Amino acid sequence: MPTPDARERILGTATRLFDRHGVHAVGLQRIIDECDCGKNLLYTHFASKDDLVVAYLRRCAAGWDALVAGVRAASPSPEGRLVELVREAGVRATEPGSRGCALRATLAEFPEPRHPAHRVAVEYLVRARARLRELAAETSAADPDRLADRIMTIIDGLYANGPIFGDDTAKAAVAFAEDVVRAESR
Amino acid sequence: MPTPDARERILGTATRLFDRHGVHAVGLQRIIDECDCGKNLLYTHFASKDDLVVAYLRRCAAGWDALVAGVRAASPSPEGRLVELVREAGVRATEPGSRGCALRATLAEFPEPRHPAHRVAVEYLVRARARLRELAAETSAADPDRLADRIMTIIDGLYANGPIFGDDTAKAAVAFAEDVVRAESR
DNA sequence: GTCTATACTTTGATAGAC
DNA sequence: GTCTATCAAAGTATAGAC
Repeated sequence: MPTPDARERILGTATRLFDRHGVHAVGLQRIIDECDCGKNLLYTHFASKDDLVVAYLRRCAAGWDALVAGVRAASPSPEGRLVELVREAGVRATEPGSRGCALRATLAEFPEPRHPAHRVAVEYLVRARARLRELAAETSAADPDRLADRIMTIIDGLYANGPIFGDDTAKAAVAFAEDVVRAESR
Repeated sequence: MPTPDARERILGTATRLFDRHGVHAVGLQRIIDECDCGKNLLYTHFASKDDLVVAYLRRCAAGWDALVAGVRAASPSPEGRLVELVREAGVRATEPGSRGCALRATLAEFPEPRHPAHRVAVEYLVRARARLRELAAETSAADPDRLADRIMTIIDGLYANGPIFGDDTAKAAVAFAEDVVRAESR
């Protein structure tokens, strides 16, 4: 019976490499090399590369959920939480070597709608929007869904442009989010 | 000397396939098959697949420039042009089988900064922002660059979410753009 | 008995030769 | 325009280390 520890180590290495270089650019051999594990071990934990990619996407989605939960715990004001989320997204989007949102990047790498990686990425993006709408429902906004969708648009734009245009994009996105929250709150 | 007609035919076929399935998923053989051209012909016009991808990106960028020029000619109001651009982006983003913005999708497929496809995509995205800022400079906005960047954010969010959430996203983006233009114009 | 290391097979890609 | 070289990838099997 294989140790669950190894699974985490493999998935951690895969996550790091996929995040930096993309899924297609990283072969299983490279993961095996950098992980110091045998090929058999990887294939006992993940039946195929697709399986590994799906696990990677689940981990990314869990990271987003954890971020939302953290913001919810740390920030008392419902309106402030939305802005804080944009700020946190900005930090991630402008890190050196960032490729933006991992879910969206993987979606672009697997355009076929029936591919497991594509389906899982879409599934988690739908869930991310639902999470945002939950947050927005706690504000005093007249149309919380609209507020949530606009914040999501800002985050997506940030993930798209942050890696290209840098820190200014992140600051501008936070200001944009503040203006939107203000406008929608009355 | 190769006929320029053939080059267009090859590039047209490549554009169609790359747009639908992504660059990595389309082999040169498939382009050759659907184009009814020999392998030699393709290699006389494009030295490598990378060359073909770069030409594809240039064509996408030219399409965007043409769209901006068309909106400029058709719509007299500088403010209205920005909204119209969002509307046109929405049409493209929600077409069946759309993968969003081709430049961004290709960027995700080629994450290495030194890769020609990556460099060209970034180059054209920088230019796209500059074009938007030119349009915004003609409005009465207090801070035209800020208005332009916010419209770009909305367009990017639309390209990201339109393929997933469909028509409603496009309508919401237009309304969002109208609100932003109104807010920035005073 | 679980893990490492490696050799092998198959497949599909770019690229070039004829 | 077909045919071939080369290479890298996924996946499988096998041999051996602790």
